[in-house]
Amino acid sequence: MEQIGKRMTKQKKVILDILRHTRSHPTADWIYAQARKVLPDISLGTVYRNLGVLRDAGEIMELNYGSTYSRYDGNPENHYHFVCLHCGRIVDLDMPLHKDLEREAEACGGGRILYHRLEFYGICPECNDQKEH
Amino acid sequence: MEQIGKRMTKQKKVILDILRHTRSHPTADWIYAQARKVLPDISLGTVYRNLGVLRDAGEIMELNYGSTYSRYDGNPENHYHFVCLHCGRIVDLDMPLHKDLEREAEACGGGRILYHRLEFYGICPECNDQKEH
DNA sequence: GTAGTTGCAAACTTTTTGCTACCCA
DNA sequence: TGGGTAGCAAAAAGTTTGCAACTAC
Repeated sequence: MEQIGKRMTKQKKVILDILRHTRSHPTADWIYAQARKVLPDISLGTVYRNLGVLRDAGEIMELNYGSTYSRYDGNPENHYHFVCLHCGRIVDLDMPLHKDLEREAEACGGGRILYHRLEFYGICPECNDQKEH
Repeated sequence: MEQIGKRMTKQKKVILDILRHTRSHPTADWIYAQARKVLPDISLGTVYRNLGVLRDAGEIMELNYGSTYSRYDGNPENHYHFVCLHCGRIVDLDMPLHKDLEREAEACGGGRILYHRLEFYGICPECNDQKEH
């Protein structure tokens, strides 16, 4: 069995499973609600603790895009996001990484760069359509 | 006098002045501490309210880079940042904007893109030196 | 068996808000 | 003068933590 952290508990397994099977970028609260459908007694504290463990293990990513709360991404590979300013939706972009930006930034006063994050903000097609009707 | 929001109060003026005269990217609490040196009776709620007004007016930027709290940037022009993973410092990069990334992202599934944000994470020169000694 | 993890609830941190008094235009 | 804003303090919102009980290995 896949080993993440010191013990693979059913709680940790369920949380990871939820994150790996959604394309949305859910909040801790949403993950908690989903997890309770499988484990009705799971607590929000456990969800937060396991999200921290999974993040530290590099299995998931924590995103803070201008909100007071975090969102989590089950895809730990670096990739870019589109954030809709109208509905708040976060969408993965199928766009190649630009590692060359890191070399450029190092030359422009950054230190030793390990990774970068890139997000695009705008209006998603769905919200754009709504406005027109 | 410069008009931002409906009324230019001395509190708003002091907060904007603090942000325009620092190269750091301070937290609301730090701004509050600085403002109290000029206006001892200013309250933290007023600091937050004015930061919101200034942000909505496009005079400053609010940054949430992986922390539980926001930082504020007195430069409202889009620019890129370097975040030190060791000391938490945020540094402005003197690096040209890549507007072409927005066109690329629109072609890769983003909606109508209005702006983008790019941050680089790594170890700043100061922290790198410390580790070597 | 035992150290790591859970559930629970209380605590904590950051930000927001309701209200009355105040003050800028 | 009148409505936007301030100060104050309480509340909200999201996250973390202490502890006894439980459980994965």
